[in-house]
Amino acid sequence: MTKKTPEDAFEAVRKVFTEYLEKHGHRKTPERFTILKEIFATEGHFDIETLYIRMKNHKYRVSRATLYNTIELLLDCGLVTKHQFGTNYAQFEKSTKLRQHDHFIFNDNGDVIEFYDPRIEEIRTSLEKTYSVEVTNYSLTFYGHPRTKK
Amino acid sequence: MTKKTPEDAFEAVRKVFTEYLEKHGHRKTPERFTILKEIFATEGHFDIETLYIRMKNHKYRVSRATLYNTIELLLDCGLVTKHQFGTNYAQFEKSTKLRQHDHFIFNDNGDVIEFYDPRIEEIRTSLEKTYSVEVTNYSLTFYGHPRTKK
DNA sequence: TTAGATGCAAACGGTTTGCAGGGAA
DNA sequence: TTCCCTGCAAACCGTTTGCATCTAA
Repeated sequence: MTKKTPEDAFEAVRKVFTEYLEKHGHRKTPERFTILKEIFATEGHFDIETLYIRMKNHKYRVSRATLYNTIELLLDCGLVTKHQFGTNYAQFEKSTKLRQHDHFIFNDNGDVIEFYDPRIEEIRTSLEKTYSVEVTNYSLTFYGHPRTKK
Repeated sequence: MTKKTPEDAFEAVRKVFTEYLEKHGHRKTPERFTILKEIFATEGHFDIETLYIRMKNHKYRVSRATLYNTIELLLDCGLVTKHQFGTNYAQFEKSTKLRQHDHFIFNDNGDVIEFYDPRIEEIRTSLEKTYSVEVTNYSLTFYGHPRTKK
């Protein structure tokens, strides 16, 4: 068994997007794949403006409208996750489905810690049972600061 | 022991706000108390625009600027809670501190179920221990739809 | 008396929309 | 060739800011 290279991983992602586009009758434009690539080369969270600047710096000709449009598609096919950390602009994150996690945000500078606690699944399950609903997604975010020394 | 009337309850709230204003050297203007009263007469969630319209309908002369300003104070003294349910406008809710709860949002119409699961406190505690942080507040929201029948 | 609050309207900034031109199918 | 997609810029809309006026202290 051979180890997967990052290139292999991105190929898998590209394939997911391609199949999604085909299934929904959307065109496979070069812009869409360029944006996908740029996002998957990004670690951590980003917002549209940051992505726009980064692509401009990389000499890509792209418009914000296309970024919003494409992000919408990527959200729909589950390759990207959207967060609204209490600000009035959205932040996004590539979602590899490999590592489900939630967030702790530092109040002062917006830094992010990612964590995972399986008990969230228990809460989800009992919620679904109690109210006869089906959860499609959720958001758990803690806010705070470093523990102060006594 | 006599039962508390809603009026008593609001008096307690008014007192919290009054003391907060005094402590921080803010003026006790009639506008601020009118807004407080209007908010505590509101069930469920609301946004600034809705509150503004409601107060206009009640023939109050108030500006959006003052609403934003006052909400900020109410958030600071813990009488109101802010939510950002994935939309780009904020929603608020009076917080009585009597019933801590989280939310389930119906994807199609934005309806809200409030629930409480104590396991969230366990998650919070282990997060604080693991990362040496102190949680000041958090947001847990599930999104979904009614369970489909088989 | 005076510094903080208010109402109004303009500014701000992230997101959405309209439209002419371009390119995937 | 068709019509979906793109880039650009204007519009949109929730929120913030500037300023003249008012008022709680």
